Amino acid sequence: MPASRPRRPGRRPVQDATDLRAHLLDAAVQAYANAGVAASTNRAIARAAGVNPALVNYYFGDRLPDAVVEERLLPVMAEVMAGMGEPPETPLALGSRFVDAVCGVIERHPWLPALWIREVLVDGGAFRDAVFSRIGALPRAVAARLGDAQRAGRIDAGLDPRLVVVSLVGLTMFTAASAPIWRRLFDADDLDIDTVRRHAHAFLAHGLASTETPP
Amino acid sequence: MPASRPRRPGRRPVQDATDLRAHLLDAAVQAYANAGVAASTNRAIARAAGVNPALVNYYFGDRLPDAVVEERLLPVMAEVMAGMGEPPETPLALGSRFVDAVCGVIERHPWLPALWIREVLVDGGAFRDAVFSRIGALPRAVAARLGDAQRAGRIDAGLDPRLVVVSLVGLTMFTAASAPIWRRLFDADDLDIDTVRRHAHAFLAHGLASTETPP
Amino acid sequence: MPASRPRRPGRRPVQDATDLRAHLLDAAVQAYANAGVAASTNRAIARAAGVNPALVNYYFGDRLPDAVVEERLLPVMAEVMAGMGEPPETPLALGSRFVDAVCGVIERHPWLPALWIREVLVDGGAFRDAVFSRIGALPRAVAARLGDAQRAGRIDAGLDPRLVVVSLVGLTMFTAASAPIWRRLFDADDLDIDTVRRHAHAFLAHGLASTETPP
Amino acid sequence: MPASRPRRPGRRPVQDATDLRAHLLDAAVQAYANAGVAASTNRAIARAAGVNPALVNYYFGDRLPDAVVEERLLPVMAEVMAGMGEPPETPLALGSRFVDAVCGVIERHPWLPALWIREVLVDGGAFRDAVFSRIGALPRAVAARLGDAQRAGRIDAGLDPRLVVVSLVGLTMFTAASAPIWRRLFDADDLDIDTVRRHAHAFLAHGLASTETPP
DNA sequence: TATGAATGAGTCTTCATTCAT
DNA sequence: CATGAATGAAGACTCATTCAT
Repeated sequence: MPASRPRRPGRRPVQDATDLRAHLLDAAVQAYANAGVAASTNRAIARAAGVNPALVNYYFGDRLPDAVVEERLLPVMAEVMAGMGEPPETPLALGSRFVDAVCGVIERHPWLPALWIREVLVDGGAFRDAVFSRIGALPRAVAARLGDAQRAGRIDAGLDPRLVVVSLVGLTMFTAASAPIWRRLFDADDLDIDTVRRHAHAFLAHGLASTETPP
Repeated sequence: MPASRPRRPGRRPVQDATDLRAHLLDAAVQAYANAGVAASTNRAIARAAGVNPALVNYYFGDRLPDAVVEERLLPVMAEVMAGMGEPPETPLALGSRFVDAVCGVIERHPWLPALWIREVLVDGGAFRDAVFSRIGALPRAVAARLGDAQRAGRIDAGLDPRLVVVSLVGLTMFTAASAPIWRRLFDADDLDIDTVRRHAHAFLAHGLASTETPP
Repeated sequence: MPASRPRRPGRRPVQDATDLRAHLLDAAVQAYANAGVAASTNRAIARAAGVNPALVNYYFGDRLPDAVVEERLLPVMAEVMAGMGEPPETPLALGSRFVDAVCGVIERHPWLPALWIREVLVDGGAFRDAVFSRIGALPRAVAARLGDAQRAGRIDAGLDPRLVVVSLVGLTMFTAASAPIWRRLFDADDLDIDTVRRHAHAFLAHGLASTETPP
Repeated sequence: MPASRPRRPGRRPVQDATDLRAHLLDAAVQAYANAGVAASTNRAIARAAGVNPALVNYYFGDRLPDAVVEERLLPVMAEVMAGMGEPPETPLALGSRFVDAVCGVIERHPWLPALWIREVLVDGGAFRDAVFSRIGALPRAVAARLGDAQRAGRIDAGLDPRLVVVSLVGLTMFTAASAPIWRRLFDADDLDIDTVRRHAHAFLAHGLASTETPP
């Protein structure tokens, strides 16, 4: 259905045309991390990026979430994989390595934990399906290795090797994702990623086991 | 009356007028847990409950999330508090008690973990502010007690007493909330709440420490 | 995605609630006949009907064209069928009966011709598929009967029985649909449906054959 | 440059800059004939032509329909005029000549009938006003001549000379424009322009008059 | 000449909300 | 108490159009 008559839109020069796409993705990632995918309208993202809402459509159509997954989330998870390097032998070393890899990535990409927990791990997350098939390898490998260790009697029989992986994610991603509310609850500004890492290492090493030397 | 539009799918008879409010809250809780608060419209909740959208407005206006917090979430968290009973002495026993209390509640209210993680703990959750001021006591008490234990040298110095609380939530709530995706990833139907509890106990007891007896 | 805050829409009482659906269909039929389906926005139809654009969606969703076909177009075509009654024997009488039936319906439903020509008969029309399967019987029956007559040597061998049907539609529907421009072209206010009927009868009877009596 | 959006399907090389305008007009004519003017966006036309949407604007602005009328429709109608030659004397010969002229043009420009019927003749057509003042001569002349013949008693008194013109258009343009649906309805691939012409001649000669020789 | 980038406007759709019943 | 009717607001999407290149 044809429209009316003369308008004059044209172009408001934005800093650098080549960066605009990345700029929009940044805004989207930020919005998704702050409020969740479902609560983030293209409009709000455009406003945050300082552009016209139609531009978001122009660049991404209805594929903005997919683009965020492909171009932001997965590359960052690849960093985690890379950070694992040659996986160490002992379960504790393996877990510690995982903690270091994840915490390092979180430090570089502070938006990651909230996005990962809400949109990937928790049931109903928007990125579930898109991500699922792409990063099964790492957790499966870690779980398998831990299973071997357990069968060899090297970790407690009560542990579930698969849930060890989950616990590792809990000690890092989940802790980082929920850090703001704990900071507020404990009135503690010092709950940064280094604290998280340190705590995770200690937790992996002993759990809550008593450190008192038995008589 | 619009005849050609899709009618709603045959109203489920709601037993009793007094139950209607509870029925709506049930539907809301379910929807919030499944898809998140932001993605759950009152309309969809009404449809799921088999009632007119106007009715949701009539009962709750725009305060449905608040009502869910007050009448569903907080009572359930009170169960957790009750489940803690008289807190035990040793850190390990304290943690284990927490695990049991939370897992028991999860068993009775399977919608809890997803809701709690997404809408309370993760940054940007819809229930954050409403819940924050009502729930501080327990974690603060546990953290304080663990702090004492640490100062007494009874748990590892590398642990952060506050993050121990977070880790406990991670071992229970977060694990349960993300269980579906792990079930899918590990192709494991057996990852139920009992597995979670058992694993958590073992993890608290030893972490990933080696169980090999030194020669 | 939730909205802002307090509005106050409610209801502007429209003449009679039961009539509203019919009122909207009337407006839609009129708009479709005037400007074509593709050029008729729900907005424009709502404006013409004096209601909110959202109401059109409330009643019809994206099925407004279908509703117009089912509830306006097809019933009217049923009138044509009824008007055919027991089909007469001779081709000329059959054609004349068709002309009368169609002209009678056009007289009662002046919007019909434009709609029928543009949206049903001309290639690319919006109602093509919806209508096609529903009214094949009449033209096929008429064509068959004319074919019989032709094989019996009762109409000219040069005629195409199928195109006779088309010609009948041309003499009635098409003529009525294009009447406005001919009225303007010939500056003739008298080109009404009666003129069309009379002319069609005469044309069927003799074509453009000379009426001069051969010596 | 938006990479994740669907790119247009590989630009067809346009032989020569001077041809581009004609190429665009071709695409426009085709789209207008296929779907109607109102349903044909400049964007879709550009896509079909394999060029950038801005180019259509560059060449035609919002005057593309006007250009189609001026540069395609009117020249083709001029061919019809030319095809009429020196108009014959008798009404039947005049009508037959018109049929031949129009059918010849249709054969060379298959897009013509749909466009002419929908956008010129049927009420609300997009080309109405643009064409109206440019095409009056021929029909008026034919009608006048037929009026003379009628006053001289050489055609049936029941005919309307003006509507004879309309009937001629109906026997040719309208029949051709609606041919696809009749082909489908009668499952007849043989309904081509020659069939139309032959039928029209026969219809002009006798109408549906009986060919049986009275005893 | 021709294009990609960018925008304002318009359409459709859905939603929360209100009113009369 | 509960519902259907009706609306304004907002979101997604598409379009015509303009500007710089």
